[in-house]
Amino acid sequence: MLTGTNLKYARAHNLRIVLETIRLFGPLSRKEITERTELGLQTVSNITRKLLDADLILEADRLQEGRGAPTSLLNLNAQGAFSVGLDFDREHFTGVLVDFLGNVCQRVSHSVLFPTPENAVTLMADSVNKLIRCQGASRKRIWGVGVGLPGPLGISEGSVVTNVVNPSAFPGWDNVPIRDILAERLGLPVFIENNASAAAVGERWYGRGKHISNFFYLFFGVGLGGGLVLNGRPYDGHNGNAGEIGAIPTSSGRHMPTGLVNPHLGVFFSLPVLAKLLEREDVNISHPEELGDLFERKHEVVMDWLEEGIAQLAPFTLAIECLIDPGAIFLGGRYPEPVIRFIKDRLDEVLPTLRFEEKMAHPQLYCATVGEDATALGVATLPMYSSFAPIPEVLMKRPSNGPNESFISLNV
Amino acid sequence: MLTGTNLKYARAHNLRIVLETIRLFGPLSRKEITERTELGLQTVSNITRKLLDADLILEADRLQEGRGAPTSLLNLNAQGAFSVGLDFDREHFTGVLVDFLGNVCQRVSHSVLFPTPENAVTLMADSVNKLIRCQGASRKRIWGVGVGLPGPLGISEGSVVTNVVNPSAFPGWDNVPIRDILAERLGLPVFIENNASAAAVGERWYGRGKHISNFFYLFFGVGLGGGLVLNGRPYDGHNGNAGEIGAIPTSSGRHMPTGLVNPHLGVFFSLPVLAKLLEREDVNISHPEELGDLFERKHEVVMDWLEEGIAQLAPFTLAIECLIDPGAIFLGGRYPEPVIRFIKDRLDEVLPTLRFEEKMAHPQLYCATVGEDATALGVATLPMYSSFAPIPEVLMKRPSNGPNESFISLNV
DNA sequence: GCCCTATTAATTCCATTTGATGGATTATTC
DNA sequence: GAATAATCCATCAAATGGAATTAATAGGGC
Repeated sequence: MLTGTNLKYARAHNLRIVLETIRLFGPLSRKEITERTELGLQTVSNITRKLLDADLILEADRLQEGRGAPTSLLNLNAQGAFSVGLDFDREHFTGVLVDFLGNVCQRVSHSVLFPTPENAVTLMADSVNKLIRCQGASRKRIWGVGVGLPGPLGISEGSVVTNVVNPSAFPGWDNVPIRDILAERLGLPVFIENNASAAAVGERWYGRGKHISNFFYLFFGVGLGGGLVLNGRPYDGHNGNAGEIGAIPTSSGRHMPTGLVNPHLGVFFSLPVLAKLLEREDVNISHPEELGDLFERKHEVVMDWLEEGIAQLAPFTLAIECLIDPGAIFLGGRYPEPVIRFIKDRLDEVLPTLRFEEKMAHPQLYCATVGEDATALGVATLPMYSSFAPIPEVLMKRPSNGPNESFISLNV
Repeated sequence: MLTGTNLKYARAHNLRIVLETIRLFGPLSRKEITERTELGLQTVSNITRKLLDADLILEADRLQEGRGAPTSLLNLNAQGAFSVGLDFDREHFTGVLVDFLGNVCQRVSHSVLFPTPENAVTLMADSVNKLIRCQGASRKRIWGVGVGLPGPLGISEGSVVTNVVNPSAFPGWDNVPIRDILAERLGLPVFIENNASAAAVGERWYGRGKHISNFFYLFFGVGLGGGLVLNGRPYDGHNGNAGEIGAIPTSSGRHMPTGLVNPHLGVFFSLPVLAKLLEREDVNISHPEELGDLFERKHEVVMDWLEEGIAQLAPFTLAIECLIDPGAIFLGGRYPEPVIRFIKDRLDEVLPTLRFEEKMAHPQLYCATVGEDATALGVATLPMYSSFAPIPEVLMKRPSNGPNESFISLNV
């Protein structure tokens, strides 16, 4: 965006830098913050005072060690900021209220099938209000609402992301500007993201990704998705579709829907396809949880299906290694934890046999936080990220999203 | 790096922003710069005065149109900054002196075989001095020297990139800190990069990539390499190996060296492998140029070799599309231009048949600048980039590379 | 063992500096 | 005289250097 900067923006950036330093490495004394940020002692003192006044950080008990005045340690105030995450998928809906440290404070969950956009908005708005009420915290402490939707999203004019969910699966949802509708209804900033990217952001903000600045997130949901964090921040790509590993074309395989012309990787991790396979054996699954039961019993169809998926996935995992050279690859999503772990362990066995140079440095595979709440927690981080992450955009004039302004103009 | 900023750094950033705005969209009036950068008119006036004093920009004749005072347009001064690029490959050596606009002003070229590090340093230092002398421009206007080396590079302590060229092809070159040696010898900042990444930077700075902020660069050299530009700047990956598309494992093919265990994409674009194939037909090639002659004559072995390479490459080009979602894919390197064009055209035919969703947005393929000088020009941009690109690091304290300082502390 | 003082460390107060910015001014042409 | 481009001058915001303040302990004298 080639825009300049000035003192105001520099201040906003320094504020975020100090906050993030405390978040990642806290508790810290003002002195230690000085060393990490290269800011002057007075500057840190001024900034921390503002953060204390805003209740975003707390001064802990003083710590005496050796001579000199005792250090007073600063740490994040868990109650200083809250965010709401709504995970809205094909057959279920989960909402969570998370605090500044990423703890889930409140939670709602429903099974829903194909609601109309109007019903969905009502459901979301009601859930948000309920979650906020439970907390009892003032609405001022809620920094926004994140919404996770399956599949790719579209960008309409004004660079506002609106919802363009996969039309075949969600009739009536074509081109609904759900972000704006919900934002107006709630009077809060709303962020929309596909759930793979959101999970990656969540891992970056709260998880092991805190200290890894380049990673790929393999998301196992109803289909196969992916999210990227590069240079410490989410990377969306030119059309907002970066990480869409499921769309990569593959050789055809045994477990494919009949009549499919161009096989692609996503097919081998599609739960609907698995459901079709299981129907032949008179087994019904309609929810990712049920996959766990079958896996525990080592159901033949499921194990065979998994093995083929892993065989198809492995070469493209190596493509990720070579092309993106990430510091880690996370595996997560809505599959039950043991299934994710199985896929990871198998990949750990298979990949070394395929690598061209054994000795070459390669990324570690990790199981990410999984389960129903993982996605909701992921999207809940979007408002936090927008308000508090020390991204370069903060330093440039006219920051991309309006919501950023909130923290820039924090006059406390 | 989580470091803060202050007025000095903000100034350095604004200086670069103004310069880059002129470079990309010039000639511009101060007023127009104001609008693009969101800086105040006085600020722009001050900054442009500094740039004029430093001879980095020029004030063109005034332009009168309609009422009001006539606009005086500002543009880059081609003679304001020079940079040297040295492309140092297995069988040849090219050196160029480029001006601020990317024009090649001087050029030297040698055929050399396996020089020792000492001889190489002497050759490079002599060439640099010769190139500079030819120009007659003062040494002060030379902002640095870029060196391109084949294959992956290593990072030693102190985060200084030192040379660790593929040891089998370059005996005696293991762990030579060539950057430091050359920098001391010349008294100029030296930048080392593998030639695929350098070509990508060159395309970003001078080429069509000027206005594309995410792209992949497919580099056809002695082997197959790649470079990435993401969010407007080079992306190196966690181990500095991002873009190494040649290392991706593939199915085995017809044209492979005997006894190879793990086939990988690079094998199908290896000129030594092609040379072996041609030996059977009593044809010798030792230089990429000669590939062009055979291609012109549609030599059967070459065409067959190319077709297999393209078939192997195509699925991974789609992997790039899906995983990275770039705005463009450039094809370039040391292959003769008609060969590159042929590969591009064939890919343009093949890719649509493989894509899972036809309608989905996909990146355009482009032929990049090619030929011997392309790489040299690519590495020559590294000093320019380091000194003038408005990268976020400029705003953070303690910028990663020392050389950046030069422009930050420009007291003009 | 107790008290007083020197020492060390953490933080804050005050004056200075730097660079962006708003308003008035100058210059140039229609 | 009106309109536009660019500059001069005064102001302002935020980082910063140096002195001052506060708080604790170590150590020596008694």
